Amino acid sequence: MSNESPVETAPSPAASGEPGRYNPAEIEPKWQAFWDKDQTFRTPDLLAEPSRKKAYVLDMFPYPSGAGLHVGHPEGYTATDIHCRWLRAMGVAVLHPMGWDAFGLPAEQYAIQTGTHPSITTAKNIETFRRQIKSLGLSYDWEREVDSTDPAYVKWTQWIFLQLFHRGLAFQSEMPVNWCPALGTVLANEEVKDGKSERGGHPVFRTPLRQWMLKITAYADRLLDDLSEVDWPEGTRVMQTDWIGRSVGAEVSFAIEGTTKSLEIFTTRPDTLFGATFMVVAPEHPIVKEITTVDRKAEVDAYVARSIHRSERERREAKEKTGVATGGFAINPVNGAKVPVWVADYVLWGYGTGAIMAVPGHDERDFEFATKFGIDVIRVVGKDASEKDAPLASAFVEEGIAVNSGAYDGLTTSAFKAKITADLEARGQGKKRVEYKLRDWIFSRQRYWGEPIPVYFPIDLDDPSGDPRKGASHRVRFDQPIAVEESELPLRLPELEDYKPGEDPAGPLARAVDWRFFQKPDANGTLRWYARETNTMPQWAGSCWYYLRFLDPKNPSAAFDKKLADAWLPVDLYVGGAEHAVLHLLYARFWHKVLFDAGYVSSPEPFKKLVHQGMILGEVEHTAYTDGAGAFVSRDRVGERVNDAGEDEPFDKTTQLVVTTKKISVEDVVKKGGDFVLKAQPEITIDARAHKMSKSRGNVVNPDAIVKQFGADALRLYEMFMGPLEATKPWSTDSILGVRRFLDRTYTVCTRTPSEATPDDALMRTLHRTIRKVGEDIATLRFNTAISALMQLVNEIYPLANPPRFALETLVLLVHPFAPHLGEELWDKLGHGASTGGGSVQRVAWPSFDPALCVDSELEIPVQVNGKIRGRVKVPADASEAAVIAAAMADEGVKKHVDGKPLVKQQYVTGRILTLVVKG
RNA sequence: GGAGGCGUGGCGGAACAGGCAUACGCGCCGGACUUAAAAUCUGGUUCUUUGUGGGUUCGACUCCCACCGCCUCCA
Repeated sequence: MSNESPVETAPSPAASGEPGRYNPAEIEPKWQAFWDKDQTFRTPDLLAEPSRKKAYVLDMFPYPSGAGLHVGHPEGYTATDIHCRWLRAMGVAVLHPMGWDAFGLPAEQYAIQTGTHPSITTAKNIETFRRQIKSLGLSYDWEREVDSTDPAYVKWTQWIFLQLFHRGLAFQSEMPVNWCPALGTVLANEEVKDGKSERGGHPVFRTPLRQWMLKITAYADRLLDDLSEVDWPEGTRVMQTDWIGRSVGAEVSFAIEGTTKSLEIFTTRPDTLFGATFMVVAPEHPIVKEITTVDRKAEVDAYVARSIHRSERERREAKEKTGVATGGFAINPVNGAKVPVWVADYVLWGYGTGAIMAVPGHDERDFEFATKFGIDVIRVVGKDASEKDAPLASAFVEEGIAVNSGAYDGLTTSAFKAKITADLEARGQGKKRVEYKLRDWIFSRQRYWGEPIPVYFPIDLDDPSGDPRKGASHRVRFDQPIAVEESELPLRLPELEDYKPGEDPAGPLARAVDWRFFQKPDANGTLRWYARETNTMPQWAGSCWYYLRFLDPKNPSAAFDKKLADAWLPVDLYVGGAEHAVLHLLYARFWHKVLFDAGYVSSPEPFKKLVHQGMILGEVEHTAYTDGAGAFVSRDRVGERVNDAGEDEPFDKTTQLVVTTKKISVEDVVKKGGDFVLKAQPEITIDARAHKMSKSRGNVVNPDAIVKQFGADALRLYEMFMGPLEATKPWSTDSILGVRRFLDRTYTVCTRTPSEATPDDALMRTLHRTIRKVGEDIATLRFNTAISALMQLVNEIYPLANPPRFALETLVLLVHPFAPHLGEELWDKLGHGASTGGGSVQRVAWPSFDPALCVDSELEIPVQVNGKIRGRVKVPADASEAAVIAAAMADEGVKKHVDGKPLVKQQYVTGRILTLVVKG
């Protein structure tokens, strides 16, 4: 750990360790042990109480990395924990489980480096995570813990895969992927730069490789439509909508000049057909070979070869459009115009038909291309008919009125689209088509540490008596996949010496020949050789259905019992990071819908309410910039650019020279206007902001250290008090002292000798209001304001030498979801807990409030005259408007501004404010 | 470039079906306790103002328009 860590230097609360004072180090382990023994958080049997209200509250299960928990984990986990403890106190049956998403690359890479089997690394990391999570006092039902790498879990992941396979939703396809032979692996688009691997700079090829695919596109419409059923953040719904990218358009057929062939294109703007001045096909399009004229062949071949090295992402992002003419021509079906066919890699083979009609007048990319290559631009849409011949300085992409479009002139864009689509269809030259940006899901990985795909293939042996394990020449019949029998699941991973992906794109499992090849009698009883699939599943697989296994985690004969699924689903509250807004949540929804169609679940959507916890940044840092000579450079003169090494680098915008950053201590900084400046040199502005926690920056806060120094309850409370759950918030170790102080004060006041008297009216009102406020805030996940209300309550009770017992007990009941160890300890000390034969405070009903006791009998109403507060009057809570006005008129301050002037308007907002408007 | 979100004291943040701006906490300043300090207790502190400029309204942090700045995601 960095020696700059604030955790090391912050003063420790001296009260810790003194007898009779709040000492989390002592009480926290005690109550954690109690909960384990007491089974306090065991999930109730909902099937035995079918009418009981239920809540399935789920955290995204973590990947147990070697680095251990970071402070972002407890944020979401504490939020759901508080919510669950409150629900249980309200009598709701709660399911709140935790588990491990444990397949993944780091364990495999560690295995490659050290030879340690990933299962060993994984088990060790899970151990650490479990210990850390338990130290936070989170109320999980640990009986339901699942581990996605456990063969008992993998069995059912594979089983679900087979459900997809049997329904035709899992299939093999030759997909172009980024294959890097030097690294022996397929790379994601993000890992490829300029045709080279980002790590190592090895050449990468766009190669068609046999891949398992899942037909998520078959569910595109339902995945889109059902988004309206869920209570999710708007941003996440928009992201999924955009990801699915449904667009309605037309498929149009262009005849190829001089042949009987035609070129099919997809367009969302069939209304611009008259403006098509050229066609573009993707380099992969088979028609390229047929259409290219002899004189163009060399250039086209070279272009196509070059394109293969570029990733799809690069092709889409390319600033400069490239392309070559094939020499061939197509015929525009609406006007018979002869248009040249080009090949260019900004058209993607995977989307639509891999060919477009280019309308430079009304599409930006086409405009750019046409401008570069000197192709005609024709206007066919205008704001109105008068723009018929208005020149186009750039593409006009908006909707409008058709011009230069023959009989269609004057139609609006939408009317034109409908009419021409119908007309084309009638003439057999086109049809309506719905296209999605969503692609089928590439489901295979050439990796070791994943679920084996439970499929095998027959083998054709050149010598029927040969043994493929010994290298006998053979062909695997990938076209005849056979599902592994359900009774043979789980299909386990073989033991390997070497986990490295090899030059063979089949992946490391291909080297386990004794595992891969096996014999089995066919229908006639003759032994035949088979080969197992050697690709594994991606990391998403296990997380696609873990919320279902939690329902019935130990079931040996089914993934889960349908009765349990019907009772508990959907998940009522799902909390996790926004980084999973698209992929995980889309994949899980897809599998859920497949299981719905297969009759295993009855809810169409898995997650009803979704919340993303915000990111926790490091402590705010003050940074100044210095030039080569060490002189300060003002912040506003500094820009950021990317250097040759591809890193961001700050530079002086006036001199263009690189500047370096320098950390400044808070004491040397002062605020001036809207900026922070150096105290010694106020003309130098500096940066004051919080950065993402990262090892390299050295600003990572370790939850273990916080628990050790302040206690788990203080960490929990602090993370909830920082601000709204969804907001990005900077860490501040200083501020933990504030919540720790609150816990100390709560402990102190609750361990005084209570009085048995009824609280006075004012305290009673505060108590009832706090019960209402805290309950409402926990229900809506606004924990920061709930804690604030609890602080106010403690501040009010604190001066009392002998606080009323009712006040103390109410306080403890309200505090316990936030600070559960302290809650149990104080409940015990108040004479109700385990040590006196009572039970957990969790089993005590949530206090109720009387709305009548929440209101003041007398209110102080501010009086506003012409927009300014001129006085305050005390009136009974139920005073009428007339009574309040009468009281206001008697007020000196108000009278001064109203006397002698005609009252134009009055408005009494009950209990809030009285507004008077006078003339003159 | 596109989508979503956010700008409130020295700092984190409250308040928004339009109605007392700055609750609660941190920090800072003072007092009590102490030989002293820490801890604790206790009082005070945010100064005309809700990024800027317009609009709607009796009334705008809250609604509308434009601009500036920041963040996240996608490209």
